[in-house]
Amino acid sequence: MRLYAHFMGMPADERLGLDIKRAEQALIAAKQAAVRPAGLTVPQYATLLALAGNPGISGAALARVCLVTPQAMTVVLKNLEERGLIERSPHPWHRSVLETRLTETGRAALEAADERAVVIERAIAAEFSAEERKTLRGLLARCNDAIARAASEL
Amino acid sequence: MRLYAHFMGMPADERLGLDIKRAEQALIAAKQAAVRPAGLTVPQYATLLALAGNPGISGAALARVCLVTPQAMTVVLKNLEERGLIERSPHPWHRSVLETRLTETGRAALEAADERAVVIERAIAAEFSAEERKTLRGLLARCNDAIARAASEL
DNA sequence: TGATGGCCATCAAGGTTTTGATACTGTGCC
DNA sequence: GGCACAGTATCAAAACCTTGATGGCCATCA
Repeated sequence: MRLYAHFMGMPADERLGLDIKRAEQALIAAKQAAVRPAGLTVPQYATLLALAGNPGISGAALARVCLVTPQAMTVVLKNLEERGLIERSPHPWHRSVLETRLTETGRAALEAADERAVVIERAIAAEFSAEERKTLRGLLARCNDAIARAASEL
Repeated sequence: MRLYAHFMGMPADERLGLDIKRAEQALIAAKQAAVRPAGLTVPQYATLLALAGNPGISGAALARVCLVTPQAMTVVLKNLEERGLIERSPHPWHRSVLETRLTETGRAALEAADERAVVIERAIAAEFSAEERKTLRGLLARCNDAIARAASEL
């Protein structure tokens, strides 16, 4: 079956975006399967991972690190807090910011999840030589730049 | 600010998944900005594009083409139908399947959206030489394979 | 001191996605 | 004919994400 039509502006098999999307789709599906046994979703795992490296960070800053909106992060944090994986307390000086930290339970969940998630990352890394990894990262970075340029001139 | 900790199993700057995720994030953000003026979301745009190439396809088949679950596609189709961009009618033989087709309005919306979305794809294509495009697709495909292998052995 | 701007948190509404479960229909096999 | 199987559609619950809008807090500057 033909996936996409050619009547539109560009033939489907020349759209590199599809290749990137496919790779990311496979990646997120694999990670989901990896972190699920630890009782976490992918966004929750990403949040805990970022939190482990930045204790006491604010929700908005955490959102920037995880590349989501502050509102989206709020929901994730609320779920994590209800389950006791994180704890939030008002910042001593700036009362408007809530400091967020991992609990022991949260760190344990993160470690269980990361142990399995890292298998995926190792598999990707093992597929390529050091030279190829460098090439892939370089190409993806240029891709990023091109997209950003195009979007800003839209 | 350090994005991710190293206490976990693998340093963050060796995780190629992050590069892929970043590229896809930039891509989807750019496409969102592109199709928004046409009154479409990215999933809606993807659905209409697939529909243009496969008139009369069933909802479940459409879901497979767009790499989403049938349930997710149902919601998208319901929104599109309520706005008159598509129409669904029972299949003459198989009464359980609903044939879906673009309406004239839908085709117009798709063309308006694609005109802008294709700018992004062209920008990506223009960033690379033919050789580089081939390399990038090859690396992403191998990445895909590695992920699939790792996920199946999880 | 008072005003402006920036950062933070939050409410609200709409859209997308996932998992799980149910039901109907047509096909192929016994 | 009867039965299991595959494909399709759909309901329900939970989670995530987005845009838009609001209110509180702090620092800077006039």
